[in-house]
Amino acid sequence: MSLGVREPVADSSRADILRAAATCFMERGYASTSIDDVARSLGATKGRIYHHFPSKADLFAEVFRAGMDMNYQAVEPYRHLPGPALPRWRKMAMVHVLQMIDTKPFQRAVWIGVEMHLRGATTPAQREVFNELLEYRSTYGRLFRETLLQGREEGVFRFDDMSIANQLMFMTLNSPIFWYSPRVGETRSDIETIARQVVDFAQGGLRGTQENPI
Amino acid sequence: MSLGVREPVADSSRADILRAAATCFMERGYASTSIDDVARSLGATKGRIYHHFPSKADLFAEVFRAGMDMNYQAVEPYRHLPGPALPRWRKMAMVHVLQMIDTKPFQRAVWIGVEMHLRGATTPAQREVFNELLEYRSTYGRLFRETLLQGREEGVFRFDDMSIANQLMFMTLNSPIFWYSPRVGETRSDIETIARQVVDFAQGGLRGTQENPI
DNA sequence: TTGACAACATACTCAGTAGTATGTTCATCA
DNA sequence: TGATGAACATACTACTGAGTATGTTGTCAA
Repeated sequence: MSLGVREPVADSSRADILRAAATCFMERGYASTSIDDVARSLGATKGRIYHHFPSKADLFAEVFRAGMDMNYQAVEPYRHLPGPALPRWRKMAMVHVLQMIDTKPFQRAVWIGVEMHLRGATTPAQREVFNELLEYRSTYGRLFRETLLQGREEGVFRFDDMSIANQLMFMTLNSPIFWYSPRVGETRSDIETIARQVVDFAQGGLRGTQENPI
Repeated sequence: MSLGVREPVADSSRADILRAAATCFMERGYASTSIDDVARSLGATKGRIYHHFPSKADLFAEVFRAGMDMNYQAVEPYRHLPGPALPRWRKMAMVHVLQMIDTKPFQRAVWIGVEMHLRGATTPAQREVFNELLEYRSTYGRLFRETLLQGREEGVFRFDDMSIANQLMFMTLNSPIFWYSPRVGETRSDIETIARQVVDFAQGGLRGTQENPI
């Protein structure tokens, strides 16, 4: 068994399924997306999906995990930037927003997953997998939380309730997954302009001073 | 046929169904909510639902409409408040946020409906009903849009792209439908404190000056 | 060249669900 | 007082969709 040669092929097929599934989940939601839908969008049949994933719930969980991985890897390089909190927060927020735009289908799946978990959906068996993923998400949230706290101490952020401020901030930073859609002839610079407006809005909401923008 | 006597009873039953349906749609989403679920939550059966509503899609549309009606009626008294834009905007925003909290199940249904429409769900037949409801929603959005524009002219709001600012503002003001849940022993004053923080965040995001708060 | 297995496709089962057809009950009115 | 219809409940149909069981094909290792 020459794993070194064959696994990349399988992994590529798996990745294709994940992408297609993410798009389907984004377009129709979890419940309304059938395995046949995902397969059809790949020009394949159920067999291919169930060969790689044991169930619909597992497929969804993998999409969720992939989305979170992308976020974590994007923000990780900046979480320990030395110096004051504001420029670090801006950099992290900017990278986060760009991730929302660049990997929208996966991020919508993450959103759907969080909603489902809050509603108490999923079976007890899948619940365990979900709890791990939600823990993952909490860890990610903490990266921002720490910077928020430091920013408040430094006087660049002013807010009453940390929990509410955190909710509102993420709501703003995540929102492009709902309203962003690419325009024809759009450049990378255009996208960055959009992202900057989102970050500015969040900063203003947190009562961030306008000095020292990246 | 003595309509004057009997219709109130039917209307009350209808209203009960709408409330139950709104809660079910909030808890499980549209697709995962079965008519039997709604009936069971009322201690009734399908027959009762289908006696008052021709289909699941129509039931959902009525929940949507009820939610929008509540919003419109809550904001209507303040849309023509004379004077500068900022206090009017704050009042409208405050009332809107309180509506999100007070009628959360209906507002979640409105959200779900908008998402479904954007994804192009619903049959062509239901599409027409939905288009009317979405038009209703657009009209509601315009109430805020006008005040935003006036506020920008008066220099109390500063934002680049009107469309993006509007999206971010509504995202913030609507967000309690996702993260708010009542605490034990919570007073009306506590709720108003939460709502005020949401409005403050949105105002900050729009670069609203902090002077003249209500 | 031949087994063996990965990577699928095909053909089923079965549970859940929207919608319908048909009772049943009770208040009202002629 | 008997007929009528509103307001339901009950019993059914038809279909969709998750999951499974079983083919089929191409590739690699011995």
